[in-house]
Amino acid sequence: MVEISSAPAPGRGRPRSEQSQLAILNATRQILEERGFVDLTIEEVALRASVGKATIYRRWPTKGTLVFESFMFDFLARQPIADTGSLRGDLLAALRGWIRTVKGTVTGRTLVGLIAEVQRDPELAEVWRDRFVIPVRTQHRAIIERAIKRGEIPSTTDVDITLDLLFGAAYHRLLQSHLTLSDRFAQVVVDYIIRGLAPDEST
Amino acid sequence: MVEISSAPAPGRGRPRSEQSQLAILNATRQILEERGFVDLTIEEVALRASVGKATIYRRWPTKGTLVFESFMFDFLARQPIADTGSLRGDLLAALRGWIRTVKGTVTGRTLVGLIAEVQRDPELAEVWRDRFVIPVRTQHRAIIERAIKRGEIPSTTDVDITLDLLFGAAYHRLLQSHLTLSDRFAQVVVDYIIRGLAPDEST
Amino acid sequence: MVEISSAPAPGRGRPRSEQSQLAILNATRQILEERGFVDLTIEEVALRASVGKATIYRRWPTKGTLVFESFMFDFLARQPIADTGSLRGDLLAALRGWIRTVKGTVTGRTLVGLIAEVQRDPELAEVWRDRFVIPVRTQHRAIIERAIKRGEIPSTTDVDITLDLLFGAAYHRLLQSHLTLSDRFAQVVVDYIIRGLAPDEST
Amino acid sequence: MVEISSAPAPGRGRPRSEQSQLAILNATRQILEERGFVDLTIEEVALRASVGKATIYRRWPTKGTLVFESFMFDFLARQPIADTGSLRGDLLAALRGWIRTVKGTVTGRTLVGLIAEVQRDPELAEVWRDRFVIPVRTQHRAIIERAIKRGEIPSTTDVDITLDLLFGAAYHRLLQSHLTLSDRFAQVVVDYIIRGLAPDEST
DNA sequence: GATTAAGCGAGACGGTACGTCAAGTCTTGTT
DNA sequence: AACAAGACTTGACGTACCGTCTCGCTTAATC
Repeated sequence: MVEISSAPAPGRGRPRSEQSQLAILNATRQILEERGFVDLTIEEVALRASVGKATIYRRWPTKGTLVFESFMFDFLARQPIADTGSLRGDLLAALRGWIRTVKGTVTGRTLVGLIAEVQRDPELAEVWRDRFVIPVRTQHRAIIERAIKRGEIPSTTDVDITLDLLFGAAYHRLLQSHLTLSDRFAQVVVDYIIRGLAPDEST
Repeated sequence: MVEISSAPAPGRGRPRSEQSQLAILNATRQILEERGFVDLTIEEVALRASVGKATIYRRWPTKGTLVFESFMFDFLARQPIADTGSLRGDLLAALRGWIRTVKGTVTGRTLVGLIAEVQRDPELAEVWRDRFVIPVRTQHRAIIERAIKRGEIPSTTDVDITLDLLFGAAYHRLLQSHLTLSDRFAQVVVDYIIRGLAPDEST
Repeated sequence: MVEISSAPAPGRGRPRSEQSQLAILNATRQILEERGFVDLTIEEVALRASVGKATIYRRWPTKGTLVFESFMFDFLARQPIADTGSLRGDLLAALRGWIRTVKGTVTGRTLVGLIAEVQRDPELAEVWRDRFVIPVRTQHRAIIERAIKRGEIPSTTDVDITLDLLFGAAYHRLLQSHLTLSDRFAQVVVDYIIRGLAPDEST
Repeated sequence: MVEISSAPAPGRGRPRSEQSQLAILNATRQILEERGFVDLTIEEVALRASVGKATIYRRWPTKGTLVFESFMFDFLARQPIADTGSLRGDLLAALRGWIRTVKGTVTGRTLVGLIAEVQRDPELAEVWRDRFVIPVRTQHRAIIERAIKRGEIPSTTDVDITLDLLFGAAYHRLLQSHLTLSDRFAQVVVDYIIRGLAPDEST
């Protein structure tokens, strides 16, 4: 569980109710499912969770951070780290896993909503980078680095751009929805990357 | 100029004031510059343009469509179509042109705001696809198709995925802002694509 | 028909359309029936009458004057002047006629609406006094004066106060609707007035 | 003070601010004085009282009910109950008191505005009857009933019609403003009533 | 027969206020 | 202290009509 809630008081006074915490997150998940990110209001979360609005604000400064926490749990649970032994296998597994998590799911719709929100709220953007982009990227980076270690690809490979190509294309289709995230898409993209990776293979 | 304003009646009644139209778009551009998409309100546009709110709503159903129209003018004006003779040259010109248009500019910030808005407003999403994504993509598609005609790349090339890789990576950096849109980025990406494009180079 | 419409031009130019005039008054009457004075808007009258708003404003400066004209026709048509030969008979006829015109009728509801409007619009108030209050009062005054001529009541009778008592009580019940305008009410009021009128009967 | 504000919750939640309540009523009174009922807007009351519009709407559903509460305080404060010992004295005191309260005063203009509003808003009409018409009438009814007890007038007297005559005439002049509410008017009206009351004087 | 002037239906115009909604904060009494 | 409840101020929303103003088009009376 990714913790965003601002640090609770040290010891004095009544401790924060874990029951409220759960009620809030459950209500959030429920509303996300029924209405989506845009139409979720703190007011309704409070109502459904039978919780005062202040109790929510005490933990999460904005709707974005609240939803982010709810999202992270679901997202991470669905992103198994595969080690297939080959770069192609690992990349394909990663991309396919991402597509499975995202395509036609509440998690996917929430991801889209969060990315939109991140553009509107600089504070959320920071959380987003620190707790989502960087950690997930670190995982994916490991795939490439393993391939370098295995000698599959040159050590001069630009890891960042490789990942931007792989997931950039995927996020592009998710956000512009001009074309679907088919499995063929995943395969062709990965093949493209693999080929593009080896500039001096024949040399 | 891309026209979104809901179609006015053919000849009957008082015609829509072109002066108001311009005043509204100018006010919009001004506020976008000063405050950005998120903090732009229809109310202020109306105030600055010395126009009734209804006059705005009569033409554009939402803030999104209004900003879109203002954005399109600026964006298209900055996207010159280059024909350098080589695929590499054309792709690089296109990507560099996009980066120049977008990096550190009001147009870029507005683009980000619009992409966010598109995720929240399904009606805007439609306009967005029909008037932005598809037209721009058609232009870029021409680059690839020229290369095919020239015999530079195989005719079996998947044009869509090629473009998704190229611009997907770029939009990814724009929206996640985890890394900058440097010129080196443009070069490496294009090289990647070029290499990836030619599966049967040796054949 | 009471004419309020501001005087039309003498001869030059296209004459005002009598058809439009009628269409407007009909639409007005219809809406008064369906929705009542408060919810009648010039906009809807124009729409229903298939007439430009300006065509209405050219004739009647306000909603009040328009409705007033429509009202007057109906009201006057239902106020027959009775001459029964006795003061009691005449007063009773007048009061009963008024109650019949007003109780549970569109005309009555419109009268109420107009009296309300008169309190809000000083210009309408003037029209109201000149074209409704004074003419109607003149008619009623004649009843009293006939009785004086017949020697039924002293010539020192305060006609105004007599009428204010008679109709004041009636309007009071109409506007406060605390009690109904029954026929018994009419009889008792008239009897009261008749008795009150003769201070020096025995002298 | 007549309370109209929709009933607040018993003890839970933050209690309604008495300070806001007073600020709203003061602003209302001020605007009534400066501009009158018609030109009073909730928007301006909110502005002057430094209060959100919602805070007003939470207490009073309409402009009518708000003004009503402000009016009642002033009106009741100026309606002293006199007991002069004679019916004539009591009626004259009541009528003169009413005229004094109403003639040329803000309270009078507000009363007129409210009566007009009552004709336009059925919900206000209910409040009006329950909190103004009936209570005031009950007071006046007491005058007549005292006279009956004293044996001054027969016990068969129709109290309602008596009051409708007395105040009906007065409201009539107030609303039609065809004639002034002079003191002579008050005297003649009362005399009329007194005479009319005693049908069997000679018996 | 051409010109002129006003009226016509339609509907856009700049305004104003509406009543609502949700934001994030604050104030109760209670735990 | 944190809690549920709910009031607080703020600010924008999108709507509805107001009364005025163009449009292009009749429809007479005047030249």
